[in-house]
Amino acid sequence: MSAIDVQTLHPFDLPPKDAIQMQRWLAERVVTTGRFKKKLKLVAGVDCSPSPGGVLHASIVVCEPPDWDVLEEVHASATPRMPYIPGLLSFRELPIVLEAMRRLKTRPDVILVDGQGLAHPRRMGLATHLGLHIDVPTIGVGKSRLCGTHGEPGPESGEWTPLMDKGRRIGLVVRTRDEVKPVYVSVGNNVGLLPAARVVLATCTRFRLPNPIRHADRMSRALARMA
DNA sequence: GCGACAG
DNA sequence: ATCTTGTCGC
Repeated sequence: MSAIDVQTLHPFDLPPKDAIQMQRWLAERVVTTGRFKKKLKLVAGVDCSPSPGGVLHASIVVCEPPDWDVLEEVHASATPRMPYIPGLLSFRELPIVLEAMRRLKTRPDVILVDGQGLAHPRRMGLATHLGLHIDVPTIGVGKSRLCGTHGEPGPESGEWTPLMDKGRRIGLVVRTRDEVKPVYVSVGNNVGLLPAARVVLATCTRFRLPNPIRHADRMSRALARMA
């Protein structure tokens, strides 16, 4: 199943019951393996922010080492066709994220998404759904838990504990800096879980969240404030 | 039936 | 996502 096939054949504005069935169908197409043989050159971050009027603003930034500062940024804004429903976030945000993706000139090695990947009740978080539409590996980085259970990871940067759901390991709860609240890392598409966690840790140079996501968050928030 | 619930 | 006060630490 190619990325092109997936994007040609489904709409995003579906009744919840149909959206859930679509997720089950999509989940069978996910690839949960892959790693980076060469040193990473470009890592992108994605985030969306709502403006008071209800318009959603998506920002994608491409960052480069060693400090993971911004090399390129693109944006897209639109009124979402779906409300926010826990578990159906991607149907609301993905159309706008994909519009921003089309404006990207550079080609990142991997994309970090603000939200879950496989750490989702049907294994179809925003990062995974996005990953099925593009040829770039995606990783989910959630600031809070959607589903699954876990213990408390050790207090230091780099320590982690598995996120379990229905007997399966769906992600890792990762401490990205000393003494900060951990983040929820999960596979989006076309990458393994441990390589994913390594990318997240490598791009957290100073703060809890990876630089690409922090920059995307800052940019989308700024757009939302101006509108 | 009840609670939980990414952004 | 946003709203909101105080508190702690650099």
